[in-house]
Amino acid sequence: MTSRRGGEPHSPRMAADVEEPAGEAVRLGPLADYIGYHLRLAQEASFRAFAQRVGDEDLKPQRFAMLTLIRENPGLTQAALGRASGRDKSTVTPALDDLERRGLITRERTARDRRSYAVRLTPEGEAVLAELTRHAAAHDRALDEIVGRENKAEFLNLLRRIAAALG
Amino acid sequence: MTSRRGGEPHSPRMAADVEEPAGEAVRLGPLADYIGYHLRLAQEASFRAFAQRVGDEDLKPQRFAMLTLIRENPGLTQAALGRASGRDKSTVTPALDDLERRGLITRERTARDRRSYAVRLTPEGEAVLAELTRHAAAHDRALDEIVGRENKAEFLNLLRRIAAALG
DNA sequence: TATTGTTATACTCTATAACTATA
DNA sequence: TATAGTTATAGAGTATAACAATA
Repeated sequence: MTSRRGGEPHSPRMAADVEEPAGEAVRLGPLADYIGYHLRLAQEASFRAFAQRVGDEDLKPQRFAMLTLIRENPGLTQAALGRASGRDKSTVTPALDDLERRGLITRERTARDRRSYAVRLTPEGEAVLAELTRHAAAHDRALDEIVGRENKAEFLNLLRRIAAALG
Repeated sequence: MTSRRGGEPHSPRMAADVEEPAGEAVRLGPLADYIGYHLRLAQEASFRAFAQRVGDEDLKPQRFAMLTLIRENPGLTQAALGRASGRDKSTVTPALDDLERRGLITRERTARDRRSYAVRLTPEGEAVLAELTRHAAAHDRALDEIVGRENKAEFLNLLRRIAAALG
């Protein structure tokens, strides 16, 4: 047990209720000006909004990205997919297992390197991705609205620069 | 079993090696212009760089943010901390268990609402957070460099707008 | 020797639901 | 009835290491 509580608190001392912070106004301190912190908040908000729009049922942004990478690069290997999405091959395997089980992708042995598989979308995968892409496009139009058309290009560039410089 | 592979592939067909995508140049398709996609890539890159800088040992960005919120709002309750960091109370509990086990925070019953705890940093918590803040500041200076001083204010504002509009 | 993919395993983060105790 | 906090539990996502097949 690392912490025991529930019946009796670990510390019997009572706090004076003097320094209780006001209602919901929480101070952020240095966090308020950190790019990294706001990057996380924005990403989380975007993630949740995407999930909500798609219906939350199944396909998360990462799966959507994988499907898109497969459609755009038909026949790519799992290793290449892992590198492109920044995931280890052992992470790619169960993700593709899931997509294959749903009938959205196929894996075929390649003739020229028999260690690897060529990954492709099935017709159903194409259809599901097309529908998903409509949701994603709507989601990103909402983001465009928030950011402002005139700011989008530079905003995207800064995000790309961060990923490139720290990746 | 949802997928059986390893010895023999599920499909005996061989792919022609014609459409194999070139080397490492993977096409992104519509992803290339999605704000949501690049938000995720930038956030992941920032996260990894932060972890690397701190030493990867222990404190992740989310823990760092919690410690900072506690320092900036001494005596706040776990529920308030959860709301401020966008996490359920059942997520806050084990996180604070961990921080308490490490001697970085204390939980004291409040006098005016005996259901809740007032959370505060210990002197060691203050010291650890101070050190962590140095790393975080260095990390964010690196981000500032990437983004450019002249762009930072607007960049931060756009991130804040996204979090506010979609949160 | 190195790489592709799978498996076993483990760890972290997250939430929902049920519970106790307070309010 | 509602809220603060804990616990049990479950699910998703991730990685490391070891392995078989192939290069």
